[in-house]
Amino acid sequence: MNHWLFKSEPDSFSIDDLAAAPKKTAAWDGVRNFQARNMLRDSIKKGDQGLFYHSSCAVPGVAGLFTVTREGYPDATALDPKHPHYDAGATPEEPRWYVVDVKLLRKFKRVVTLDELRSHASSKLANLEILRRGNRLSITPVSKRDWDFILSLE
DNA sequence: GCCAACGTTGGC
DNA sequence: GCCAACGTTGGC
Repeated sequence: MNHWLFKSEPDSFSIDDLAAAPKKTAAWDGVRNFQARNMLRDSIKKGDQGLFYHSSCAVPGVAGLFTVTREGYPDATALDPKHPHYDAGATPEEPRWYVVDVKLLRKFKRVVTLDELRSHASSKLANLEILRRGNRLSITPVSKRDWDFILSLE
């Protein structure tokens, strides 16, 4: 089983939105970056677990955990001309963009903030991608060691 | 709202 | 294939 970190702006989709979804499960749609797309399509497997990270908000940080319940399949929002994430370059034959389904495992009792993560950037979390300067990738792998450490911070 | 960082696009 | 222009991300 592998571990990941998924970023979302809580104004668009927060951990509470996932908690309120049917079966606490939702498709992680709207990813429009090829590197992240490749991970959704090829690398992320059923049973993998992820950190749900809130970005571009008052308190950026990890808000909880999810598990992957369905592996990569085409992102329907890219094929819907009325959808804000529509991409004219995507077709049913060549869908271009992919999603996985995620199910909420647990919302943290409190957000483990970016500040806290960063305070360990030169020691325990030296390899955590999200702490790398200028990192903008919305989906990144997390090592088991970093995963365990971040959970211990809650 | 600002701005650094970085991905994508398009002209050549 | 290069690279400048442009758009987006995301923290502050």
